[in-house]
Amino acid sequence: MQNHKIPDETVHRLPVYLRELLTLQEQGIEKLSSQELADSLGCGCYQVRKDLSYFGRFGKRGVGYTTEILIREILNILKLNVPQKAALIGIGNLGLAILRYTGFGKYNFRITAAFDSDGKKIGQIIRNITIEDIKKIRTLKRRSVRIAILATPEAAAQQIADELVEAGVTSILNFAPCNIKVPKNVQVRNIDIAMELACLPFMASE
Amino acid sequence: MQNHKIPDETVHRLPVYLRELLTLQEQGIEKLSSQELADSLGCGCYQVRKDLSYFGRFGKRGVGYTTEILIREILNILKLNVPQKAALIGIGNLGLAILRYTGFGKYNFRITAAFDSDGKKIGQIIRNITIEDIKKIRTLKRRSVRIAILATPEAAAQQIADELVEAGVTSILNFAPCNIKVPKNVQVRNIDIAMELACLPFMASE
DNA sequence: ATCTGTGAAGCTGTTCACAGCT
DNA sequence: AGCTGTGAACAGCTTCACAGAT
Repeated sequence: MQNHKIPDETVHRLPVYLRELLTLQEQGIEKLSSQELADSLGCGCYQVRKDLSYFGRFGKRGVGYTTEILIREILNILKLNVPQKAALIGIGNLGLAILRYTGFGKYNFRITAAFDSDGKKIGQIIRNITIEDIKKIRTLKRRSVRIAILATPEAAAQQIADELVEAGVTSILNFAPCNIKVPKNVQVRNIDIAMELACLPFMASE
Repeated sequence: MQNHKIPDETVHRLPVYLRELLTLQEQGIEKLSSQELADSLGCGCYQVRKDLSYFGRFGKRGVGYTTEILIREILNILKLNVPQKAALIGIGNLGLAILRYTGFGKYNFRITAAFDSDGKKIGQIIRNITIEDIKKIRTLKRRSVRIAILATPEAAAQQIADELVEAGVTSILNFAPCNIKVPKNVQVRNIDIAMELACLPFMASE
């Protein structure tokens, strides 16, 4: 029930539990067992209990979990109990889609800064966010933005990543279709749609 | 060097190797060692060799790998040596970004069908693809499309997923912010940007 | 009786060390 | 000498079985 040596997989499943719990809560479910949550997710109830057990005891033996409490606890664990600010870099097709997406609020995330290098885009306001010149990335430090979503073309990605690190960013969600190199105290999560697609034909054939 | 019992992680790394190899090839690199590829990717050379060893012997001892051969072999393994067709469902912000993206061709992927339920979008042509009525999903069977990219809102996702399975789709890349249930012979890969973001604050704090 | 929390067993994936080619 | 390919050791994650709480 305590710190360090928490599987990475566990951390990645917590948001999925959270998403499902929020949905179940909307449906009026106030209490549930690990079995019920697991069924709803299509995973094992052992998995759910083990994952939660790394962080504390949130259920009652013989009874189960209270939806609301579990949601609050997972928000706490993930540090989503406090509002999280994120910067978005690269307002192309994908960047624009992300900027317009309204589903982050549930998780206490807000995109508070958006950057592009294209003069025609700079100054435009989208969802209350003014697109800024990419040269202003360094201002993220004093605006205490520690999370960045990188949605630039490949050619710009590494340089921007360096600038983000320089500006004090500690986590990068990288949508650029390439590897980026960062100091090892900086978290990077890569999402390249082509990479995901490329696995499918093999996987479908066992 | 042969079949079955190939780690899932290995399959997911192959496209990443491929992407890097294509980049290195563009830079004029015709031969490389597992060490060089690993350095370029920021992973271990053991990993690269072990992953490849599940599928065959593609290098020469004492020498290394030929970029071109390795690219071709990985394309073969992933079945990307033949053109792969994908359908896109949901032409919202994200769907539109995916439809406009031109980076899939490198991996022999082409989006050959796009669907939406919005009458204003149906009939529009984007990148040579005519957006069709979502009611026509069943035609995917005779058009032999086995891969679908699901980019609908949450509310529609499960029903569309059912229709896709019904239409013979065997792999779904799911961008809808929810779980979808499918028969277990159907592959699903979930990408929810909010889920990825939600891990970051915790991970940044170790 | 029921359901959680958890040590231990079992399994899967990674790292290593080195044999085998070139 | 240099680099691949791979069995074996190791590490990490998942599943299990059950003790403990209600």
